[in-house]
Amino acid sequence: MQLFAKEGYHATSTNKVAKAAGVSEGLIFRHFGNKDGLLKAILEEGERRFKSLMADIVLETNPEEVVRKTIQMTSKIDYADYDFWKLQFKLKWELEVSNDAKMEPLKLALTNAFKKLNYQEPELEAALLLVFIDGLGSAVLKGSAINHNQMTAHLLKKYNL
Amino acid sequence: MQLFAKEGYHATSTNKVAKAAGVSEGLIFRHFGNKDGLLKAILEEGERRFKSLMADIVLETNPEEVVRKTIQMTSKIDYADYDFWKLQFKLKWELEVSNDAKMEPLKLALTNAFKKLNYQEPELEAALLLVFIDGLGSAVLKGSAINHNQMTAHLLKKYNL
DNA sequence: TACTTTTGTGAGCGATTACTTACTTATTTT
DNA sequence: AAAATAAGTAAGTAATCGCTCACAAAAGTA
Repeated sequence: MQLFAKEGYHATSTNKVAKAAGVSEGLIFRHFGNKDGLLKAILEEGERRFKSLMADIVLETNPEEVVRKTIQMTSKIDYADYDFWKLQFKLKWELEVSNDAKMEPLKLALTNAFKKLNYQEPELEAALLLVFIDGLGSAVLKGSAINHNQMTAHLLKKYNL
Repeated sequence: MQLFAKEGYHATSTNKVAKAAGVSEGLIFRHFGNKDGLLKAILEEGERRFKSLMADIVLETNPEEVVRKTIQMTSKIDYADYDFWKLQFKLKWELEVSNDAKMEPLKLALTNAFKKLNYQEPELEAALLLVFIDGLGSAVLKGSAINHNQMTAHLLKKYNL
């Protein structure tokens, strides 16, 4: 995972992976079938973690909390897990994996929340916020020189939270 | 460029590039030195195009126009050029090329514009908008199912434009 | 025309790629 | 304890990788 996140999928050879893991190269293929199987196993782990991040928001009934938790979503991710999330973003570009389907529950929860808060265009508002959160996550993981906390605080103010 | 954009840098062999271009593989190395040189040539073209996109905004004196043009930046890009911009985004992840320096002039122009418009935290406001624009560009190029025009219109309203 | 420089080619280089195979070593199961 | 299954390895495989080089064609210059 670290290697895929750092170098990218195609630039990381199974040889490197085996050496880093301290096992023989053959074992990778016994366990995962092929290189793609190894990748899929990692991506599935990502999907699980992302779902668990979403669950906390989707299960929330207070609309203001839904928006607040969404905005603070990127703050929740542990610095130790940066490699992991970086990989997810990176691979979304490298392998053209669509994101929309995975985001759907969150988008629905947000749309509903904005509806309850009497926004004129709740669905559009939800989509807009999600685009921003994606950009924010991207910036943070790429090591951009933005002030993360300051920015989420500022965004919360914009939504009167 | 099309191959790099579609498959990624490492997944695209010089052999494929040569065949697609209808020349011998050796010619690539005569022209560009090595595979990296070919990539750099493409990236420089990207920088030139990006600068020309930015120039139109930075030279603007009316602060409202600066914000408006920034928001409409992604609408300006031609569908025929999608592969090109996709490559720029993709490579930013694959090769960990920082973005901050290139965005600096735009960030300064935006900060100044928000200052003139009496925003309390103009620099933060500028950074926030840029993060959003990055997310929007990313969504559009990845083929996300968002309504681009609707979203920029909605954002313009948020900034009273 | 004769010479020089640029542009282009194709065969082939060693290194690396994902992956396989024949085999050994642990761990369970009976 | 014996048999069966799982976990792990070293040494390969053919194919492909980025890249070089000797050479030919084309274009420019005198």
